[in-house]
Amino acid sequence: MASAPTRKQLELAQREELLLDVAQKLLVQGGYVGLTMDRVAGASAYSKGTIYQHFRNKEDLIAGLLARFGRVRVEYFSRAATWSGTSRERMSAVGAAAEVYMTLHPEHDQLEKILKSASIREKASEDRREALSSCEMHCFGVATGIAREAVAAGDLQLIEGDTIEQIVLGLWSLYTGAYLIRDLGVFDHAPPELRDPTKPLLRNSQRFLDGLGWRPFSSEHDYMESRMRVLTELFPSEAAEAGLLDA
Amino acid sequence: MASAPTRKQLELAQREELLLDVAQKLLVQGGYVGLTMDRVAGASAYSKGTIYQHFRNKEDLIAGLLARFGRVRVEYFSRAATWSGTSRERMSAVGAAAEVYMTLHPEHDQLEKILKSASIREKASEDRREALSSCEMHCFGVATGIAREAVAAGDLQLIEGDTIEQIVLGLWSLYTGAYLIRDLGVFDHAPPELRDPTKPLLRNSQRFLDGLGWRPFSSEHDYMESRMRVLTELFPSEAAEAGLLDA
DNA sequence: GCGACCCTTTGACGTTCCGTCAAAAATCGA
DNA sequence: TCGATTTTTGACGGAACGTCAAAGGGTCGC
Repeated sequence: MASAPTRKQLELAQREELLLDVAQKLLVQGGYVGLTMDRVAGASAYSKGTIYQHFRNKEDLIAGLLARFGRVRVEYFSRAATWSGTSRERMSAVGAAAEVYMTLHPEHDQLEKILKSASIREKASEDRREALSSCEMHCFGVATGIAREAVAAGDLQLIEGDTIEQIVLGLWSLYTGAYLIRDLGVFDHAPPELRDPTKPLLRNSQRFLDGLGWRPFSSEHDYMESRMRVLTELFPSEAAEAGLLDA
Repeated sequence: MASAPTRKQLELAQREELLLDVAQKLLVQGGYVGLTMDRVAGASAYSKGTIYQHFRNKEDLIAGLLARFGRVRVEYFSRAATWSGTSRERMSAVGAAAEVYMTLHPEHDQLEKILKSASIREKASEDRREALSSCEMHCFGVATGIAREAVAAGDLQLIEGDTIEQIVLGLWSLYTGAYLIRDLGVFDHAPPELRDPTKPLLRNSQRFLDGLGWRPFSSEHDYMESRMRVLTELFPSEAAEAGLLDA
């Protein structure tokens, strides 16, 4: 079954990509409101009925979009994991990957929120939920792997009661929260330091790692410089496109 | 104008509260999908037209709900600010307030995400956007005030390049992110340590404050115990209702 | 007590969008 | 070439948002 993908199946997969392309464009243009099944049908060469053969419903379509984004993120994180250096530098590389990803694909967060608010997880197909979850866990796994290495290498001594997962969850929260605030525009009318909550993200995550006692401390190593090297060497085109190399 | 609220105006305000009550109940029962204008009309004693005299559209109604929740949070944060102790204990009190609030009113985050995904900020009325923003800024102000005190008292020495706002933003992200993850149910099928990302929240925020060099360090003071005292003394009924006193 | 005027409330209606399904078209096999 | 099977289509039902002309209720002068 899985061994020989028929020409038929290839065509189907190709069409699904095309439909996702159209949906993504509509989403970028008009947000959630601008993304309607009729419009996807109109903007593609297919009719609504055909679209419903690929996606069980609108939520499933959105889950499909999100899954595709998720695969991109997995690729970024995997690339970051190849970075060599101290464990803390490697973790910072993952942070840089997250930064690139979130800057380049702000739709990810947008979609994730839509997914939740429209209680999509219940309506999307099982396969797609699985795919979503798997991407998420893979990315999380990259980070926990590095943290585990750090403990093994003695760079990081867990304080009584702390766990690897808890620590990674902290970093995850830090990043997720910052980008959530950015997307919600909570502080859009606030003083300029607050306007972009992602700017202090690197500094804050370094403070957090310092607090955990993860060596070498930020006073002993210039992680800002590490970040730049990761961006230019691992994500040259992506970082440039995201405008992360200027500042 | 603002001096003498007419009987008429009082009635209107009262009715608006009632409509919000109905809307909130519908939201809790059936999520965003379950909240429709027709249903609000049906479940209240008023017709749709009347509801549209209070709320410009559905987004405005949701913004109204969120604003009401926001006022509750302001009250919690203000109460937390009355706590006396070291600056870091006072900040932890705010953290406890956030914890109580988020546990007791998970709808807040849900609504905030809906607000964004449905691009509500553009459709809601100016007044209500103002109200929302003002609540948010007030809460943020409480936290920055305490951080400023800490610097003034010498408990916290800002590392070159760090700012008060950046630090508070870090804490804010940490909390927001954790509750976002909880609400999205990202790790629902993951190992149990990840299931509830809010459990390690206190530990993680303490590590972050340690990293900033905010004294007294978590190795010098039991902030877990501080938290319990804040919960039992400042938020006795709320914390009990939220089930935060058991664990 | 009564009628004229104004403000509020109502729910039917137009529109939009989701998801379905019978009919039409295309593909395949003999 | 022709009939069977699969795929595609878009018209349709249902549900929700937001509007608006008409009904309702209250106030004030006479």
